[in-house]
Amino acid sequence: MKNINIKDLARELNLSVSTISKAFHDSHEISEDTKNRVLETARRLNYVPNPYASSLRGRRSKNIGVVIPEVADSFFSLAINGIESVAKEKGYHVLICLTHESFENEKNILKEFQGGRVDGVIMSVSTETSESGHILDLMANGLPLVFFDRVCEEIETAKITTDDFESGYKATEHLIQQGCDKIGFLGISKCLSISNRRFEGYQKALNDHVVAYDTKHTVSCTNDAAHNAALIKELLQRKDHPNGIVATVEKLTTPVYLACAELGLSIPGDLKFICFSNLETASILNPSLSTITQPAFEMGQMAATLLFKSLEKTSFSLSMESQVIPSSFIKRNSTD
Amino acid sequence: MKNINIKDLARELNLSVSTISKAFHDSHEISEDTKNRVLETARRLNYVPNPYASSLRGRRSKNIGVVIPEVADSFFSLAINGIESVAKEKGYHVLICLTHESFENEKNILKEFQGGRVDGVIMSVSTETSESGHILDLMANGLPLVFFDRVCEEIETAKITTDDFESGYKATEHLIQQGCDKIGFLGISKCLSISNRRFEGYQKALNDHVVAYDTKHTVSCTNDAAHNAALIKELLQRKDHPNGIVATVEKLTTPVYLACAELGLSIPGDLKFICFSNLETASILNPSLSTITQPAFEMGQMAATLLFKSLEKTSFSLSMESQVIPSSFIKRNSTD
DNA sequence: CTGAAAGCGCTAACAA
DNA sequence: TTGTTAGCGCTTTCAG
Repeated sequence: MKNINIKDLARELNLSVSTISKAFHDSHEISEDTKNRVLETARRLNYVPNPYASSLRGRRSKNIGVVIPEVADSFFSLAINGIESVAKEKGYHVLICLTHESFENEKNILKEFQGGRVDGVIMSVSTETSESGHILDLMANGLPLVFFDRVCEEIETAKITTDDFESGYKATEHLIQQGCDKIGFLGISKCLSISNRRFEGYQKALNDHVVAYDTKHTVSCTNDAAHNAALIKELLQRKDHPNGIVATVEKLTTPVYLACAELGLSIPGDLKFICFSNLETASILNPSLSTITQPAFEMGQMAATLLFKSLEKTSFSLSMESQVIPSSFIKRNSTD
Repeated sequence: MKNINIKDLARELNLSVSTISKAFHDSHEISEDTKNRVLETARRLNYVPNPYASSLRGRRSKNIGVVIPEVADSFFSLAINGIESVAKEKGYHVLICLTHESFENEKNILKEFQGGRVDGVIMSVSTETSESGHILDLMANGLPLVFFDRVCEEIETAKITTDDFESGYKATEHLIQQGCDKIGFLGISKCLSISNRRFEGYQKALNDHVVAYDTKHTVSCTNDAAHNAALIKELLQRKDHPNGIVATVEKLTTPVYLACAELGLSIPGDLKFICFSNLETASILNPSLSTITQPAFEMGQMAATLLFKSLEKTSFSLSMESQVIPSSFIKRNSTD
């Protein structure tokens, strides 16, 4: 019932606690024989060291914090898997904290982290995040931080992103090549780097190909699904609705498909649609969905790898390590 | 840079550490005036209490562990949101640990938890989990545990499940009513309660409606996606392949659709398909997918609520609190 | 090779 | 109302 601690173990073995501790850390100061006895008895008594006591003493929590907007999202859940795969190898735990796209939540989480709960942070900012004081505070406290996907551009640290501008460009160009001349853009939040870069790529493509840009075809979506659905429906209901759409995030897929169904618009007949997405079901949608797909797992891995490098040697400067990884464009039937 | 601690704060304010501590916990022993001064200075100096020191001293980590097979799954990610929503309210953190369906991982995670990292555990067992010694060890250590969805039936504690038998029955009966007479079943792991209950429902429905049961139409899927795809393809390639399929988990959807596409089978023409699934995209698949959908968010909420009840008063007996919540059957085009 | 003891940051019983 | 102090379980000098 009561948790057995290092002292109990020491008493049981007639050894001192320091010997136990060293044996557990495989110190060279301890004889093989004693090590074995310790390990054996530990197993028998079911002794597990208290991680908080170690943290307190050693000033390392062996935890990294992962701050993301949402977990019910293919991109983020795959990224978590990537992060976790390297954390596990390093003997670290991953504390996943969800902002649910709220700046308030994000601030509170980072604040809490400054108490020493984690040794480093990997994060993707919320849609509401337009200033970065809370992040600077965290870093000023000595906590290394790596951004992935949704970064704060003005902060000097490692950023793992994809080629958002190019992908936005490519997606738009593809629609143009497929014959669209009224192309809409579904963004999320004007503060968000990824949304803005993708938008710039979109605009550049329109410009390069001399396709008209219509402000009314740009929709800024929010965190409110019902609201987004209404906005999308409204856009597609207009007399001169777009005949092509680029959407910046996975969660906009279903509302677009449903709005089309409701309004009797056919994809790709009346509307060609391409979405930034890691949905596994993209290929079996009706119609199958053309996507820009990010290497989510790998991004998580890279972010974690960098974070651990900086954890391992403080001389390592994260600010020199940003990486831009290409996304892949996958043509399917929604843009035929 | 250096983290400021309670002692620094005390020195700054010319107060004792205990006064600070009490002020922070809004103790009635401290004057309003002092409280304000403390809080004010804490904010100014950016003081955040070290949670590990509190844990160590107070023997409560204020963390709960969530052990699940996978996070890249709609059901589990929604459940996490449910759990998190109540944990947050209680001032607790959620430590999400992934087994990736490995028994070995599951054992290691639970073992680690016994060091005091968490105050309680919410879990859904892996497909490989056929014995429960590791779970009993955990509970013997005084840690309350609540199962959700994938339970160990032999363990006496709260279990939040859905009506798996009835859902399996209903899904199968629906296929029969739609004219299927050769119905296949895609399970996962023979050790898993949910898979087995759903299978029993399936068998009972076949029996009640005098439809033949063919062992060769039951496939036991694994954690290896490529292998599953091969098994499914093989099943559908047979001369007397099933004309209806019940699948027990979300991740089997894509392989079934792709196998049909590859083999030139039409859904629902040649094969009617229904799946246990929380996929948001179910309604926009080609064809839209009939599902048994579990109340994932609510299940997470309930599991967490029960866990906190037992954390709040030890007299509370989890073993009396199991709940079976109905899933919903949603008819769509894949079983027309 | 092993042990004694200080102390990580905090809480809470007890004193003042 | 505020202060003193003894630990929580562990690591880590430093001594033996």
